[in-house]
Amino acid sequence: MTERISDAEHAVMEILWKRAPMTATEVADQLVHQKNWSLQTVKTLLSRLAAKAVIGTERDGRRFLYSPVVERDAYLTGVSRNFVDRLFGGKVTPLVAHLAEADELSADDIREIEELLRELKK
Amino acid sequence: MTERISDAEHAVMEILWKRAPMTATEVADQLVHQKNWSLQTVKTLLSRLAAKAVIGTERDGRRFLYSPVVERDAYLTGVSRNFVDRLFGGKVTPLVAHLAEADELSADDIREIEELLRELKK
DNA sequence: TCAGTGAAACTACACATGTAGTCACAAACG
DNA sequence: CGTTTGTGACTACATGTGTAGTTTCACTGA
Repeated sequence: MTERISDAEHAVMEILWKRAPMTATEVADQLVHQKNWSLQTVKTLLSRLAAKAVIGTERDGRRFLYSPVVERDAYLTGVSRNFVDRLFGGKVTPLVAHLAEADELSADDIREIEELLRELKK
Repeated sequence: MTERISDAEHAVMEILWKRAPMTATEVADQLVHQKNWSLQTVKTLLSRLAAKAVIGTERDGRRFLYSPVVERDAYLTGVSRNFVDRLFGGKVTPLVAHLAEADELSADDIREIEELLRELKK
């Protein structure tokens, strides 16, 4: 079971998943704008993620370089599974059915998914 | 934006979505077994849900009857949308693709979803 | 060498959440 | 009528989370 990642922490992860390793300041630069957070906030989040061993640190002189330990794909899988389990009894079909009923699926989406499924069967 | 419902609160909602209205004791009866919670815990959760106006209360003598105000479908839609937005850029296809790659989709699932999509296009 | 500066570490604090215990009060029962 | 009992209301408390401020310390440039 992957460690729980909170919403704010997730935003930090997304930055690191795009490019790593990065220094705290580099990560913060992006979030200060996107989220209007202070540098300190970002540093706290980085510390918490490091404490959870979701990201790793590597000393670079007097600074740290941070990189994800958990890969985005693995994380997505865990979270998705959890989501589908909790809300749709572990079955993906009801999820898709629900999204469709709620008009969250456009005709294009449907075509795309059909195409994808066709590929999968090969 | 629907009020945020926590994990424990969600368990209570599932009970009420199955049958409503119910008294606190009735709801608790189920959760005491399923989750090993105490009666008080369930009552606290009911209060918090009522405070958030996610469930409604109706006086019945000296007790309350609780019923969902937010319907399960609406809730699922909100949560799903949020989920897909945050993790898959708002597109369902990548979600399905991801589940497929992570081997979370069986051949049966794929057939079911294809069937569903065929229906949708009518 | 000494002051400034930038980085991490430590501290803070309110609100959410999981998980209850205790209190007060009205109804029911003897 | 007085006592038990079931209920909601209020209180509690540790941990997580969002959002920082403060301290300390090592390097760097004058």
